Amino acid sequence: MAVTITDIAREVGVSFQVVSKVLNGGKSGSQASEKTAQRIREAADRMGYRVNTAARAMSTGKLRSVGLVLSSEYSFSSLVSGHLQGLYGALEKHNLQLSVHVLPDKRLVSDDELPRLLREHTVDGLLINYTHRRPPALDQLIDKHHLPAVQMNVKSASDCVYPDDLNAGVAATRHLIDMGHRRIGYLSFIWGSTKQQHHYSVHDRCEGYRQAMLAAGLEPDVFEYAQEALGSKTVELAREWLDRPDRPTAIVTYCYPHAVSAEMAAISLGMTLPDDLSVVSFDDQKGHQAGGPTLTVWMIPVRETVIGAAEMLVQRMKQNAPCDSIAVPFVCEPGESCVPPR
Amino acid sequence: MAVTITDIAREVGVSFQVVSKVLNGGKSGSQASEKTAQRIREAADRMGYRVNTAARAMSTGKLRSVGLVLSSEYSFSSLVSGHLQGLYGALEKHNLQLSVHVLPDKRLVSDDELPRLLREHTVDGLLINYTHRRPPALDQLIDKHHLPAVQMNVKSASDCVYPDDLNAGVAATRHLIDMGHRRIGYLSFIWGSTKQQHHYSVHDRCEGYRQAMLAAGLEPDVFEYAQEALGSKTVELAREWLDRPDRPTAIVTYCYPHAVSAEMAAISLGMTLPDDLSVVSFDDQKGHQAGGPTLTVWMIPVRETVIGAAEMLVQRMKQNAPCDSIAVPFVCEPGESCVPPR
DNA sequence: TTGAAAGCGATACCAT
DNA sequence: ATGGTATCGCTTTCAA
Repeated sequence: MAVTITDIAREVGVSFQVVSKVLNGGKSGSQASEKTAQRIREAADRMGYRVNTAARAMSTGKLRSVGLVLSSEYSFSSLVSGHLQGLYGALEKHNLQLSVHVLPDKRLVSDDELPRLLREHTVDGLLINYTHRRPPALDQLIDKHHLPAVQMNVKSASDCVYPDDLNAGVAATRHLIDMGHRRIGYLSFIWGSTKQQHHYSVHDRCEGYRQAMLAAGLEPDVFEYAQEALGSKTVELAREWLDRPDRPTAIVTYCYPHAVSAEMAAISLGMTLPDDLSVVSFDDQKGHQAGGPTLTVWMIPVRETVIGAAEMLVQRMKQNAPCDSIAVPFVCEPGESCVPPR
Repeated sequence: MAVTITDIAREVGVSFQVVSKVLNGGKSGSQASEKTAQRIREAADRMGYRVNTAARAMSTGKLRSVGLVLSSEYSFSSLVSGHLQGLYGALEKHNLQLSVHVLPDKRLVSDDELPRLLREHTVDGLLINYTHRRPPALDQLIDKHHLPAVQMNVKSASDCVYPDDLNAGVAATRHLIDMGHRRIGYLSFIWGSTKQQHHYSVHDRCEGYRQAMLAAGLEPDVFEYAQEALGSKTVELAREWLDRPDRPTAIVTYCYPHAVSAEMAAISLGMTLPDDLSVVSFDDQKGHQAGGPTLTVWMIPVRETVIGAAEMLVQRMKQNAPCDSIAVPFVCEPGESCVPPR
């Protein structure tokens, strides 16, 4: 049914090899006489020829396709899927297709009904977006078949691209210091108890805060509350933390909801925002408000991370050696939640 | 490098054909002795065999892959990408891969640098998400190559799956009628001027409203304001519409932002919500508020539309005949913005 | 510049 | 139950 190079060859009256070279032989030197090439291109166009990627893949050994592996549970996945356009564009430059695979954790246990991605050879490389409970079958696949893979939003020494939460923590804190604040707190509510299973950002944002404080000769004032279920107790907890004479004049919070809790606590203590309490945080959106002033946030560079991962994967697919990981910088999105201390 | 059925055949001491049947020949009747099959499966597992999809595709003529075509400009695309998981699941049942293609309009003009999707034969079918300015090259592709394709969120007679805006309009209006309202208005601000280029929902929601009103023997009261740039004049316009003695006691609005405008206008007229004005609308999110009560909305069935399109495409790929289009029903998400008239 | 031939890894038909 | 042979569409190498 579909038009093949043989069809075109017959039509034009040359061998199919010549057609192949003219239409798909990307090499610079034109391999056929310009006249022949013209006729071949014309015929191909008229007959509606499209390369059969399967056949080409068999010859070349390259599928020219990479898989995007999303977790069905972790929320960064939805962030990534919001940036398909950027990802598609980055891959398209290298003539790579993008196939999406949303792997539910449970499916990977029973060896019987593995998803096709693991069962068949369908991609040349993998962009992985699993931070928690990464399916072991994935690792096996990568090891066993030497499948090039790059992880997004995971912090290891090699083959990772991740938001630079450490320096974002430093920058956010320094911003407050530069404004003149001295008593600066760090607020974070953490789901779950074991430190181990947390996303690296939980540690890094706080660590960045610590480093900035110590570098400025200031004393860190960290309120990290970990509990299985926090519910709506966060405001109450924040209130207890803030209810003292030497309370901070400014705080860094792990994320936007924590900033909201702190602001509500502050208001309930009779404080005025932002005069009595400056607040900064980290988020993937700007313009957040919580009844108080627009929040100053450092933006999680999701798009840059995703595209950076795509580019690293392209490189990984050329050279067979691991790539050094890349930390992608945050950018500050100023709001009105920060003012110098009184 | 990769393990092939020939490798396994050599290892086990049988011909590669037997291996092919045992590993990939899905037919029910076991084609080989159970003992041989066991040894083959064991070897395949141990050696890490994965089918080469390119080779299989060449033999079978089927890529087992469908393309999701997203517009880089129209916003329904981002809704769709939020439902990749559902789409992936629906396709996986039929052993189909999902490749994503975000086509920017301008790229499709120059014939030279066509995206791979159009230049090469890489998918068995297409899920199309273009409501405006659908690239002509796409249609040519579909016609010329008889590529099965289903459109999402477009209302034509065949091969479409779309949210049932007409009946949603009816349902929303009837909801107000059933509550006892008699003077019910319809509010819609429309970007752009020409009726032609609007999404079908602009017409259908209003038409549904009309039908419900007429069926109940009530007089439609439609305020449709079309203008190139509306800016923040919407509140003012809504206010003018509502500022009269016989104003509606309830309104249906085209979308959430229009409901907000109406509510703000109502408040500025000294009205109380929802007592003086019940409001219903349509949205893809629930729980929306606009300073007033939580909005009662009919939810755009994005997920169901996307999955329905996937299933229609599967069918389309079997039989070569067009499928009757499917209108997917909205579901009501009750808020507190509707009360019986005073 | 052109073409003949081999090979990629699977499927399928048809003997044995 | 097993295996021989042909075939899919293309790339690649090598010879003419």
